[in-house]
This record gives sequence, structure tokens and C-alpha cells, in this order.
Amino acid sequence: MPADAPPAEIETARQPRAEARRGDLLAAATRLFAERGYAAAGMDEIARAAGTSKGGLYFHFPTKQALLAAVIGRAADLLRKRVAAAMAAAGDDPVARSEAALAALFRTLAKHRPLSRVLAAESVAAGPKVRERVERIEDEFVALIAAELRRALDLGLTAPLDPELAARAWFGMVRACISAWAGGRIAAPPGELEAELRRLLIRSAGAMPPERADRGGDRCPDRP
Amino acid sequence: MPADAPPAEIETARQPRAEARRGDLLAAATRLFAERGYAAAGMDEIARAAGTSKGGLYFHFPTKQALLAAVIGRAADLLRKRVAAAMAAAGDDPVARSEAALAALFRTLAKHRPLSRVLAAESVAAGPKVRERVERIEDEFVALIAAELRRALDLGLTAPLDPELAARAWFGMVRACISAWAGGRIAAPPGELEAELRRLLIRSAGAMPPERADRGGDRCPDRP
DNA sequence: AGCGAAACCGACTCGCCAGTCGGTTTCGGG
DNA sequence: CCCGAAACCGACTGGCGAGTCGGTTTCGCT
Repeated sequence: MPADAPPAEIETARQPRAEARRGDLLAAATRLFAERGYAAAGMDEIARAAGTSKGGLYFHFPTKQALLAAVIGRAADLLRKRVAAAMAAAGDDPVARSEAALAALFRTLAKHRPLSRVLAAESVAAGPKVRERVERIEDEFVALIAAELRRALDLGLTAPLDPELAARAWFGMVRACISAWAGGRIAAPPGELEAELRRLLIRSAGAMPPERADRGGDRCPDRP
Repeated sequence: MPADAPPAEIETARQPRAEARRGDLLAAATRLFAERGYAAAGMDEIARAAGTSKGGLYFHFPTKQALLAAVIGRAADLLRKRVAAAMAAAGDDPVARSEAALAALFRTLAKHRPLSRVLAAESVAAGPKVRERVERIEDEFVALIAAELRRALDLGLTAPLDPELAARAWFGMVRACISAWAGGRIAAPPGELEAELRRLLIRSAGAMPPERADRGGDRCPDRP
């Protein structure tokens, strides 16, 4: 599914210091967009926070939207990488792969609160162009999971369900919990949160984690 | 839980025409905030869309934020009403009540796409004040559901779970599906969507819908 | 060394839009 | 019918912040 996704990031040849600045700028932008919101964060402020000036900022990014787009693109790359790795490490079982993908998503977002805030919310404030881009990214991951769910369904590992919808719903669960947690509205430590969330996900699919597939006792076979 | 919520809306005595205008303004604002985004929608534009003028608009709402706050407040009132009615109609069973609450949420949001867009996204663009307000509203509904889930848990009607977290996750599922649907990214008609979502919700709690509690066949008892 | 390009600086411009204000219309009550 | 307040109008302003631009510094290369 991430086949037609843009080739990560077009990295033109740049001097190393420029590359570093670019990174600082992206980091500062991420933080400030998350803290103040897209509209309220000024270009001057961002430049200052990155230890440079407005001119320097505009050397790297032609417009404010482009800056946000770059922030988002970078985030997407990070998520893609982590999720792909987690899925690869999870082996062949589609349920395990879905679980791993969601867990990777969860962990990555949890480790980068500001980033998840930008993805979840600020992206919308920057006009339809950026919103669509974020939606595309979300769709990409949903499709990734939906594919695994479909396989699981065909193998009879889950209750009958609509893979697309279930994937979307799962994504929504993760997102909601992350953002509530990032906003300090959930007390539990991320570890417990993840475990509990995992249980909810698995149960909602009517599947059981493959590691315990042989154990009786909390079986939940909707299909024989 | 909605005990300490502000008394719905302070309705000062107003002439009827003014009341109507106010309604038109809120409707126009809701639509434009949803279409263009909070930042991009101009006060002049909103006034025009409501068939009045900037001055007229400012007679009713002192600032742009206040306008958005009113939109949100109205939405919250609507949701509260619908959810309360649905829960009351669902009887005593806590699982049925949770289900009903979520379904009412779903249906109400589905019937008012622009509104759900404003709640989901635009609210963040208007500064921390409004964001917190929306978070409060969300928390209110989450708490409502969490309370039912807790009762259900105590009655042994669900698998062991953290009611707070599960309620939050459920809310996230509904929200994600609604917004994907509102954005045209899910094809299924709302009816099917709702039914499928309902199955996911119920299964995730390890409960079964009370109506079918006696039927075998799609049993999913995580507890004996 | 020294040249040219990449990287960076920050004062300035300029359009936009929330909010203001003096004036006008509408309407209920006397 | 008349008065006063509520409701409404729309030209104007004030500030803010994205984007520009002429100039300066840094650095790779020969």
C-alpha cells in the first residue's frame, strides 16, 4: 500500500551544516506548532527557537505551509519505518502483525508527544492541502492494517468483520488514547496503557493473540 | 457527571427575531468553520452567509472565539440531549446503555457532518481556551460511558478492563469512523457502519449484547 | 589566496481581517 | 402615534505576521 507514497523525502545535495540547520528548524517548528498551534506560532519565533533568523528559515522552506508539510512528511517517514520494522519482526501471523503495527504506532507517537499533537490537530488549521496530506498518511496505515486483517479473516483467525472499518476503528482507538494521554488526561503509564489497549483491540476482532492460541480458558472463537 | 457542566446556555430575554438571527449566525458559522476552517473563515463572510452584516454579527457575539464557543456549546447541548434520551430509553442494563449512548453519539454526529468536523478539528485552531473546552466535553461523555462500563464490570457482564480507558477508546473508534465517513473515505452507508461498529465495541468489551445473551453461536465469554 | 556559490541575516513592506463606531432601522409599550 | 431601546449596518482602522530583498558571512574548491 505505501507503494505510491512519495519517495520518503527528496534529499538534494546539501552541505552538512545546512542539513543540521534544517533539522533544527524542523524540530523547533514541531515543538512550537504543538505548543502554540499552527496559526499562533510565528515564523520569526520558530527561526529564533532554532537559533537562526527569518531569512535563514526562508532559505530552507519557501512558505509556512511548506514548513508544516516537511514536519509532517518527516513524521510519516518515521512512522513508516517503525511500523515496517515491527511488522517484519512479528513474523507471518496476520493478527500478530496487526498488533505489532498498532503497538509500534502507539509507541512512536507516545515517544514524540509534540509530533502526535501536530499530526492530530494542527494539520487541519493549515488549509485543505495539508489536511488531505495527513488524511492520506492515515489512510496508508489503515490500509496496511486492513490488509493484515483481511488475511486474518480469510484464515478464520477473527470473527467476521469489515477489515477496512475495523482497521479505521483501531486506528481511532490508538489515536484517542494517545492524545488523551499526551494531554495528561490519562494517568496510567504508557506501558500499561499499551497492554490494555492491546487487549481491547484483540478482543474487538474476536481473535486471540497467537502466542496463547493453544491455551484454553479465555478462548473466544467466533468461527470454529 | 454532567452535573457541574455549565447550565446549558444562558438565555437572556431576547426578541424573537434576534433569536432567529442568532440561530442563523450559528448555523452559518458552523458551516463555514467546517468548510474553510476556523482561521480561513472571515467574520464578514460568516455574517454575509447568515444574511446579515458584520455589525449585526458583533451585536450577538463579542469575538470570533466567542462565536466558536457558542457553536461548540450548542453542539454539546444537542449531544447531551440525544445521548441522555438514548440511555434512558435503553433501560437498566449497563452494556445496553453504553451501546445506546455511543450509537446516539454516532447518529447525531452523522446527521451533522459540519458540526462533527468543527468539534473534531477546528476547535484546536482557536487557541488553548477553546481546545480545553472541547476536551472537557469529550471527557464528560467518556465519563458517562465509563460509569456504565464500571457497573457492567462489577456485574460481571464484561471481560476485565479499565473502564476509563475502554470508554476513551470507544469514543475514539466512533470519532475516527465518523470523520472518515464524513470525509467520504468510507463508502458504506451509515446504517451498516453503525451496526459493524457496534459489533466491534461489544466484542472489545468481551460482552455480548443483552438481547442475544441466551443465544449461542457467537459467544465470546472471556469470563465464565 | 581568492572567487563564487551556498547559507544566512534582519529591517521593511503590504495585505488581510478582527474588532470599532457613529449612524440608521425596527419594534414593543405607553 | 411617538419615544426609547434593541437590533442592525458597513466604512474604517490598527496591528500583526507572512513573505521580500539587498546585503553579509561562511565555506568548498582550485
